[in-house]
Amino acid sequence: MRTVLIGEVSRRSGVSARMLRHYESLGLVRPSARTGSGYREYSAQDIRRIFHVESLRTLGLSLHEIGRALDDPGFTPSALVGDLIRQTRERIAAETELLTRLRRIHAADPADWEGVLQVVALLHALGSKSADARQRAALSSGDEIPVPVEALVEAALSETDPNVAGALRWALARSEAGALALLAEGLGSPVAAVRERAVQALAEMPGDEAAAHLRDALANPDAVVRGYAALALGTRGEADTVPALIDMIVEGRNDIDAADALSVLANDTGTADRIATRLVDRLAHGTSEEPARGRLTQALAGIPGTTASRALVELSHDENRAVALTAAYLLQLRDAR
Amino acid sequence: MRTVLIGEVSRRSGVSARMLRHYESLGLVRPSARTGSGYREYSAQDIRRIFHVESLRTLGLSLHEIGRALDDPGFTPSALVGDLIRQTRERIAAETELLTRLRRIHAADPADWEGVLQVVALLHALGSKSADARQRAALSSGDEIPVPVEALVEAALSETDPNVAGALRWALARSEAGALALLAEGLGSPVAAVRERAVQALAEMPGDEAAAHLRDALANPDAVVRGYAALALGTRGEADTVPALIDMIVEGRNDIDAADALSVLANDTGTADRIATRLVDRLAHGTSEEPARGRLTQALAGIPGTTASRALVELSHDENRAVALTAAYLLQLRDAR
DNA sequence: TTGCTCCTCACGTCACGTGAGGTGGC
DNA sequence: TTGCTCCTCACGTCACGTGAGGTGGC
Repeated sequence: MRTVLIGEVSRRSGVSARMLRHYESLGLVRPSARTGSGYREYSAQDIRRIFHVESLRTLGLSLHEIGRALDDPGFTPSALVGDLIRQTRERIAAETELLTRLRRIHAADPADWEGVLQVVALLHALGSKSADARQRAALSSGDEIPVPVEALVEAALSETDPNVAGALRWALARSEAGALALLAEGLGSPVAAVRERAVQALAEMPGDEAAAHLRDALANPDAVVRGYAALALGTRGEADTVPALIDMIVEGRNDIDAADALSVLANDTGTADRIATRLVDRLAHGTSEEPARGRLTQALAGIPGTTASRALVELSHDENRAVALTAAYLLQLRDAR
Repeated sequence: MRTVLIGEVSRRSGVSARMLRHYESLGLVRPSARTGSGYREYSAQDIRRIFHVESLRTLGLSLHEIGRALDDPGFTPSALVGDLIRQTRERIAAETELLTRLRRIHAADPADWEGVLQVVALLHALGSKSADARQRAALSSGDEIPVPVEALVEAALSETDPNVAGALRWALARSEAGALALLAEGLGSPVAAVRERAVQALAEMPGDEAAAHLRDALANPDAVVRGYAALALGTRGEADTVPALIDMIVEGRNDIDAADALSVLANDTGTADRIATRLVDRLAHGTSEEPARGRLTQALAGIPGTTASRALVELSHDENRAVALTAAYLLQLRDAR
């Protein structure tokens, strides 16, 4: 039977001679013979054994575990393989978290290690369990600390404490570019609360690009999102929000804010008449339930101009007594002014 | 200024006293004083320094790198952070690959380490660059080797060598449960070649469940997938495949095989007449281009029964001369039989 | 004789844990 | 006096790399 010296084994197996000797010292692979001068002679069997060891190493077994696997019949694979799977999952999770942290630091592009430390501290605080710590982190961000925008957005989208959420939105509003696109992504989240936080944050962002995202949000499938977008844009004087605002009044979602936004828009005379017409239209068709009619009537009273006035006169004779009384009352207030 | 001994520092920072001494020996954190009896006294400054060290450790820096980061002004973060990101990505990729291997071994559930080694060798060979090695792996799978079905399916869906692909389909056909669902998933792949391999493999799988997947595939958006499914089911005698098979003849995709499948289906007299009627219908409406009409005529000749015969007689007077000649010729062959 | 391969012994790496053996302050 | 904390020195872990110093076969 042909036999090979350690150098050739090493070359063909890719295992260093040092490691082959180490395997021998651990009792893992013992060459079956030596030459007269003490050279290790590996048989075909021995070499197979080496490949088995290398195979098991690719699975992440330690040399000690490999020894037991190859020699201890009571040492069954099932449990160990399950364990290796669990450990590997844990390592992947940890490494993935690390990667996220590193990417955020990279994006914040700190000038020196002092800056890196500030970012690390900020990220740590943003992920803290203490609302206080999160709050402080949100408020401190931006004072010459390079801010990782992604982390701020993620925090804002998952923050449940209203005070901290407000601070985070404030921090985002004064953050540098990048936040808007990330917040807009949040509008498509499968979680309703995340969508709501996203639109609220967008509503507080200054600038035309934020407004553009809000305009897109007017077509969002989520009525809550549409509502906040309409409020924000309406308050900024965008008249296309009128239908959405009226929907909110009908459905009783944030209806007070919606009526306010409408009356802001109604500062423009032409718009005022168009709003009044739409409100009247909505009262005439398709809105038969009492509370909704009452809310529409109240909104109408906040719109200046003759169109609204005439409509209120008519409504004061409405067949629904509550609506008629509201209209009459509001009309009287209006005339008094 | 208050100062603390090593035990308290350890308790409050979570760093062992051993490590604090180690930090000192590396010159990382040197307590700024000692008591008369040699006890280390850490100042508030020193403790801040310890927290900085721990912060940088969470980013995966070695103690040596931390030393440079904190003390060497020329050692800038940007390059190192980029490097850490790259290394972390590589580790995640490697760990993810390991996880896949481990999960496949777990799924194959080998009884002993001998079995584990066989599975590892099989997985290694399936991923080999040598078509020969892949071929041998495909052929050897199943002879008392616990087969990781997922790996076989993945290999079958990505195999470009036709011989190896055939061997893999053969191996899948004799593998245990699980392959069908995975192959069916392959039908939805964004890669056309993968979809084609998936349907070809399904076509060779025995049993009712495979047939059910093929029936679903008749509605696949990909015409190639529909075609292979129709061929496989048609050859098994399923008459609902007739429309799809006729489409293939019209479009010239695998039209010879499709015509063969139709003539197999036509062994049933009732089906034969229905097929002939449909072919005639297709010739009468909507199929005006010559090569398609020729192929339909040829297919018609393979269908027994008077309906087909009569249609051929009519076609032998077709206004298109090539079609008329083909029909006349085929009719003559048919009568000779 | 000159390379080359092989041998054993042993130190270094990296971030630690765990003693052993001894001292100082309450 | 008894615990407790602190000190230094040093070995062990794990999978290796890299010598040093020496020998044997072509």
